[in-house]
Amino acid sequence: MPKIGMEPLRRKALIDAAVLAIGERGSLDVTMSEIATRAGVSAALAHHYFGGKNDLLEATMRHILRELGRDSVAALAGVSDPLGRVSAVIAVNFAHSQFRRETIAAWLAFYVEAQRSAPMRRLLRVYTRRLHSNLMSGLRELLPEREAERTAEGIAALIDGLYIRRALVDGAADAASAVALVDDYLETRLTRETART
Amino acid sequence: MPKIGMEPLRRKALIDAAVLAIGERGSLDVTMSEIATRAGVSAALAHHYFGGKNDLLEATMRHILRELGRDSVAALAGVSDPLGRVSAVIAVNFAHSQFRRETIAAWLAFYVEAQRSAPMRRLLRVYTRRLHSNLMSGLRELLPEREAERTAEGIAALIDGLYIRRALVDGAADAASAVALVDDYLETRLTRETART
DNA sequence: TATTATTGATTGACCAATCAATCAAGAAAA
DNA sequence: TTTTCTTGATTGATTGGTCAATCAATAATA
Repeated sequence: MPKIGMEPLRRKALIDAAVLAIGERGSLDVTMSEIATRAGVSAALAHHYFGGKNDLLEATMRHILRELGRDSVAALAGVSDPLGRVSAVIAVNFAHSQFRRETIAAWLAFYVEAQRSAPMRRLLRVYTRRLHSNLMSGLRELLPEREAERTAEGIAALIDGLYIRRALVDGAADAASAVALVDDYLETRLTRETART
Repeated sequence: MPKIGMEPLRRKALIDAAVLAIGERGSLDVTMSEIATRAGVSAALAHHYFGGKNDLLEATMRHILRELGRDSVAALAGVSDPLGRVSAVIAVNFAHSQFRRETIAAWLAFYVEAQRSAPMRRLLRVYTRRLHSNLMSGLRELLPEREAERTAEGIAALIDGLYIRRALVDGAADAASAVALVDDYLETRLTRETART
């Protein structure tokens, strides 16, 4: 059976299985057996490739973040006008893929882990910085530095808050209205600034 | 040892102990023994009074929500001018008590549970509605209905988003700057509206 | 080519630890 | 005595992790 280079295949299968399991349980409270069985291998093999449960879960989180990163660069590619860039960033964070059960579960579990796990907190900071940077790439050309920073902070918070509310409280995730609200916020900040001159 | 009416005392002690344990673990992943020991009783007694682990945790969440409710009415009491009411609501949600380790842990665990537990989701909706209602109590007199609703939604999302960011990402929870940002949002919405007439 | 290491891949069986829940029985109060 | 209160002991189930052993393919050797 052992062909060549099983490792990358198995790692991917295990991470995919972990994402599925997390999405189903709604938290990181999943067993190695469940993940391994889902990936079609034994629990022992999961340990063999990842060392321990924590390492597997950490790799899984990293994988999810990487996906969001890919989506972000894709959304920004080719959009050169500043306002379009900001809108693109907002849209990506409310994209369909972000409202899958697994993604929501992973994000919430992510927050929980970040409280006590330094590596997870580092990962969370990566997301934060990237979002900020992406927003600033457009805002910098629309507002003075100080004002741009503040607007980026507001938009980022608005995104996080609306995401949780749409994902948990409101029924069907109404991404459109969320995007509209954030866009409205952006527009207001812009008009206020130009009116000030 | 058994005096009269031990039940309310034990319930309170157990809930308090649960809050502490949750705050320490950072999640609902706490054992009945740990909670019971902390409360100075046996694990069996915790089962006797609450039935099961789930019931105890649910009661604990309800208790935390009730605390925030009390703080809110206290903050609103006596404040009659509309703008002051809105500001008061904003301030309460960033009050010192909300940034205690236990409170943060409870809220995040709350979100996680709300994904799969209908009772928890109901509790979350209680919080949402109350916040909305409290905000509207001031906004209604400052803006036309539609605009007030929208502003309340924005403020609420901003509060939730900033709360998580201040609690998890940024270092020391900088409540002051968060309040300033939300207040700024409110002010902008108001001036925009009056300028429109 | 045939034979013999060598290595990566994989697993079943097992272990020690942990936990929620139950229960029978003891201690104290009414 | 009856009721309320309380616990220690126990159980049944689960879990993360370890380990020795197997299997398949490849490389080396004769």
